[in-house]
Amino acid sequence: MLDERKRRILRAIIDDYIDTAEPIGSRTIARKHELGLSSATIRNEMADLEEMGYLAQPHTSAGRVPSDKGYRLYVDHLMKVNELSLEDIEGIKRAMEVKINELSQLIRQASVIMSRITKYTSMATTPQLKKSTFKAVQVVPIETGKALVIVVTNAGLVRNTLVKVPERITPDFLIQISNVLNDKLKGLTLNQVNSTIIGEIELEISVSTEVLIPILHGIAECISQVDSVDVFLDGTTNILNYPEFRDVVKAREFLSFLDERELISKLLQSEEHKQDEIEIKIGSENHLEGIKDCSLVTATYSVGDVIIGSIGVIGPTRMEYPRVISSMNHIRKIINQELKKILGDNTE
Amino acid sequence: MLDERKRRILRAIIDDYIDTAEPIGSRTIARKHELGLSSATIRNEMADLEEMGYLAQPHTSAGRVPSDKGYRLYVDHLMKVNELSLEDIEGIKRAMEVKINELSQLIRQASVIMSRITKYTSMATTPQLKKSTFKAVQVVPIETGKALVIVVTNAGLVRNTLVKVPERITPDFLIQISNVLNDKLKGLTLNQVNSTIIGEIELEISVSTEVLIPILHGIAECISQVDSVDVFLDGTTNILNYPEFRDVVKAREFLSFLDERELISKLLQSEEHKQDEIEIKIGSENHLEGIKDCSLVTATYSVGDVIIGSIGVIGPTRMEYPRVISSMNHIRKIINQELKKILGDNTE
DNA sequence: TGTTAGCACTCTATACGATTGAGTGCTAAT
DNA sequence: ATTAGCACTCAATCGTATAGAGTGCTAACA
Repeated sequence: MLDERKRRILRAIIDDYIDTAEPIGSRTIARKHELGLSSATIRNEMADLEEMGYLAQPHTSAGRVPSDKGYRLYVDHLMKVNELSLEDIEGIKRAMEVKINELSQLIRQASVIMSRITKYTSMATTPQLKKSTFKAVQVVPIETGKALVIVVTNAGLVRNTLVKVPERITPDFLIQISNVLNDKLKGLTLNQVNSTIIGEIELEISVSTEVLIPILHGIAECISQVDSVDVFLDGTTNILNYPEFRDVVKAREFLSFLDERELISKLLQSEEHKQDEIEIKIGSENHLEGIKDCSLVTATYSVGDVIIGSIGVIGPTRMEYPRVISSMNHIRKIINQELKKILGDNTE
Repeated sequence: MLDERKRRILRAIIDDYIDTAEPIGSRTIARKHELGLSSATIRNEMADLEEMGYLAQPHTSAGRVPSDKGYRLYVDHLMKVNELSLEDIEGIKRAMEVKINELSQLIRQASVIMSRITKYTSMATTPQLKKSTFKAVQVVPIETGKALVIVVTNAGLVRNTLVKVPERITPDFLIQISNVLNDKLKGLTLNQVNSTIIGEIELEISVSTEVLIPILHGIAECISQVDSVDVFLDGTTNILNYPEFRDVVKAREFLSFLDERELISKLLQSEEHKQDEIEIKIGSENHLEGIKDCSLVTATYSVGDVIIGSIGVIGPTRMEYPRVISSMNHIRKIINQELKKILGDNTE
C-alpha cells in the first residue's frame, strides 16, 4: 500500500508534528531526519501522501499536517512504542503504594496518575452495578424508624441508602430481615431481583409488604443511583496547555463535554472493546461532536473475564501516542493486580 | 461619608458595569439614568470617586471601572436586592422535589441549582466529620475474613470502609462486637475515640486487640478519609462565558484553582462565618492568589446551631450580586428545611 | 527513470502608520 | 454649582508593505 520510504517520511512528519504542533515543511524533514533525501524529493512524496489522504495542508504555502487517517496509520503501523522509563515506573509504583482497599479509591488513584504522567486529561469509571452480582445485602438499624440499606457487589463496590421503616419494627426484627435478604439475594445479578424472589422473601419472614417495601426501595435506589457509575476525571485543565486549545471557544467546547458525565461514561463503555486490548479512537472516529479534534486511548479492567470498568486518556489528536500507550499498559496491569488483592483470591 | 448624589452615580456605574463589562463613561450615565445632571457634572463626580478609590480607570481616555472598594460599598449599602422571581422560585422548588433522603445528595442538588440559576460556578461542602458525633457504628460481615465498617454521623453522613479481619472470627461474633461498639461510641464526637474508650470496649467483649485493631482502623479510616469532606462543583465552565475570562491564561488560572479541592474546602470553611448570614468576599478580599479577580458569595447550613457545611457561588467580581444573594438566601432556607426532614425531628 | 537544484509563486504573519472615536480634564460662561 | 465647549489622549481598527516559510513545477543530472 505504502512503500517503505513514504512510511518513513510520514512517520517523521507525524513525530515532528506531535512535538511542535506546527505544520511541517519538507526542509525540516530533510534536515532533521537522516533520510538521505533532498527536500524536493520529500516534497514530491508529501504531495503524494496528501493525495492519498494521510496529510493535509492548512493553506497552499504552509507545511503539512497529519489527517486522522494519517494518525490511524501511524498508530497501527508506524510508531515505535518504547518502554516506560524506569523513572515513570518507579513513580507509578510509589503512587499506588498508598494503602488502598476499596475499588473506587484504586480507580480514582489510577486516574490521577494517568493524568499526571501523560499531561492529558484522564477519565475512569467504576463498575456498572447492573452487571454485578450481590455479594452482601444488609439492613442496619440506625435509630427508631430509620435504617441503612447496604449493598456490596462482587466487584467490591459498596453503595448505601437511608430508608424510613415503620417505627414499630424492632432492630432485632430488622436484623432478621437483613439475614433473609442476604441469603436470598447473594449471588444474584442485580437485575434478577423480581417479584418471584420478593414473594419468596415475604413468605420466609412472613412480614407484611408494608415493611419490606421501603427496604426494597432502598435496594433499588442503591442499584439505580443516578451516578451508580462513578466517573472520575483528572487533569481537566491540562488541555489548556496545548496550543490547539488556546482558543476559548475550543476550550469551552472540550470542557463542557467533560461536564457531561453521562456522555463520558457512555464513551468509556464502548461496546466493541476487547478485554486486554487498548483501544484508540482518533479525532472523527469519536462520533461525538464535542471531541472530534481529540483522541481517546482506553483500557479496561476485569474481574475474572468480565470487563467491569475502564480508564481512558483524552487529549488532542496530536497526542504522544507511544507514551500514552505504554503508560496505559502499565497502569492496566497494576490495576488488575491490585484488584485481585482487594477482592481476595476467593473471587467466585 | 459619600453624599447622596455620589452614591447614586456610583451605583449607576456599577450597575451598568455589571451589565456590560465595559468601562463606563460619563455620557452613558447621563443618558441612561435619570439623574438630571449633565455629563460634565458626572465627570467631575467620577473624578472625585476615583480619587477616593471607588473607581479606577484602565487608561486615561477610557471610562471608569469599579474597584474592589467600590464593589464593597455597593454590596454593603448601594445595591437593591430584589426578591427572586416567581419563575425562579418555582424552578428551584421543582428541582428540589426529587425525592432526596441523604444529605450529600441534598447538597449536591442544591449546588447544581445554584450554578444553573446564577450562571456562575457553585461549590458546596458536606459536613466535616470531625465536628460530628456518632449516630451509629456497625460492623457487617461480608464474607469470611472481610467486614464492612460503617459510620453514620448525627448530620446524616454515611461513610464505610472494607476491612480484613482474622478468618476465625465468626459473623455472629462480629455482630456482637458491632453492638458493643455501637453502644459505646454512640453520641461521642468523632475525635473522642481514645484509648480509654477502646480499653472499655476490649474489656466488655474480652477480645484480643488483634481482632479489634483492623476494625478500629476502619473507623479511623472512615473518619479521616482523605475526602471526608466532599466538595461538589457545578457550572465550572460557566466562567468561560464571561469576557474577563476570554483569555486562556486567566481561564486556566481559575480552573486550576477549582481543581484543588482542598483549597476550596478551606475557602468554604471560613472561620468568621456567622450562622444565618451570607458572606461576601470581593476580589482581593480573597487572599488566595488564583481568585483575586473573583467574588465569592457563601452561605452555611446547620443542624441545631452548629454549622455543618456551606455552599458558595464564585464568579467575576463583576457579579450580579443582587441576584446571587437572593438566590442564595432562598436555597439556604430550603436546605435547612429539607435537612430537618432528613434528620427527622428527633435530632438531639 | 528517479532525484535534485533552482525559481517563481502563494499566502500568512508581522510590523507600521494613519484614522477613528470614545472619553477625559479643564476653562469659561451661565 | 452646573454645564457647554474644546483640546487632548489613547486603545482599537484598518490598510499597506514586507518578510519568510513553504510549495509546485521545470529542467538538468546520474
